[in-house]
Amino acid sequence: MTDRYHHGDLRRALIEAAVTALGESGPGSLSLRAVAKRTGVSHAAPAHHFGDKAGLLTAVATEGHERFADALERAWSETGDFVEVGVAYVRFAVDYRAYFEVMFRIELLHLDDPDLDRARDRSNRVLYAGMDEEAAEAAPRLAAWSLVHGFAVLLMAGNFDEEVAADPEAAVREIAAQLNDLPGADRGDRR
Amino acid sequence: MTDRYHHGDLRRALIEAAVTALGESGPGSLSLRAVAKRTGVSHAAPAHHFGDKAGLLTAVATEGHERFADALERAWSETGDFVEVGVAYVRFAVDYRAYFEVMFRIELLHLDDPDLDRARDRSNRVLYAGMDEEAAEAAPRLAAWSLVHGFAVLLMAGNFDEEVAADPEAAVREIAAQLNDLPGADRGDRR
DNA sequence: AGTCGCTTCTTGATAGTGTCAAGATTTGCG
DNA sequence: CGCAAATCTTGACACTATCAAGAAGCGACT
Repeated sequence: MTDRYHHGDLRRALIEAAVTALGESGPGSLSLRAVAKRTGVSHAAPAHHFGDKAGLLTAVATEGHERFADALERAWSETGDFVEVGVAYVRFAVDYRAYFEVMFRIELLHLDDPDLDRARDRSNRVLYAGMDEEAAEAAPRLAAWSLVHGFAVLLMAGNFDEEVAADPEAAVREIAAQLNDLPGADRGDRR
Repeated sequence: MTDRYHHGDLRRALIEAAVTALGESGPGSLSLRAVAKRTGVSHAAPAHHFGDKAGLLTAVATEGHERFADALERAWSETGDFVEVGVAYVRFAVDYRAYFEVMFRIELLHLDDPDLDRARDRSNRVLYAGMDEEAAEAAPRLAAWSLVHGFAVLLMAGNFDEEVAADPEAAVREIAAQLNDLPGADRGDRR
């Protein structure tokens, strides 16, 4: 299964190798050749499946958005609390750092890829699942998204002190409480 | 002045060339050799002043944080409104994109550089200038910073619709209004 | 004046990168 | 069985960062 000429599911294997490599060193120093070697194929094998480096990262980002949407969806359906969706947002960034680092680095991706487009759309929709569609105008959505995304990004870039970094989820709940018209869960029952 | 062996102030010139190059193509595709050629020196000249690529980017990030702190400081002293500091935050990200893109990409920088450290410290302090030191616990600070940083990052990554992207400053003011205990300016006079 | 030391910059080489073209191998289908 | 298409390899090219060694200018001290 491993040393045949045809790999079987090389595409899958390359994506997984890329993800583990990303987890070790980040997207900046990811090398197609290293991913190929890790998978046991020649240096040009990835090009056939993904076209170029951005193509591989696009595939990773697509898979990332799918997992991301799953995680957010799960959080919402399990708790019904919009804040917990935000917590899941940050938890994903921490637990699936390799994916998260790629998903929002658009200069590394093929934005015209239809699969990526679909996946991004879904995770976008899922994020807002808990909000009353008509009532909430744009501002609360933007605020909530910005808040949680900014927190995740700053956290991963090491901008917070140890206390916050030690228990990010608790910190998210605290800062989420700073939003006055918390969208989603029926207003008024909060606090 | 230009074609002497000793350039005069090559360090300055290289930083400026790097900034304009960053503005054209982003930090991922920045090449030391291209910066050198742009400045009219040999391909290895930058190494002498900055050690390596990360050294050059560190210098750019340092200068960026200084300009950043200046901008935030100016906004605070001119308006006395904490929201306007947030607006200045986003405006800086848009107007000085080249700097901003580098400042928070720690994997590209030498975090042990003392100059960078000082500059980061200052822009950090200035950001919180408008907050009552003792009264405000950590949460409002984190919330405000996360909110505005997340907005800036998502904006630059093209995650917002045209309406928001067309007038980001107005959007920042809207989402800032979603924070309930807006820190800084004496409470109560807001709205 | 002269020469020594130091900073500044250049030249050359090395190892690594992404991408492209051409060929080899395997599979599936008629 | 045989052929076409998909899959992967090999080889090459241009480009990159980084390092070592040398050249060029500057300043200071005798």
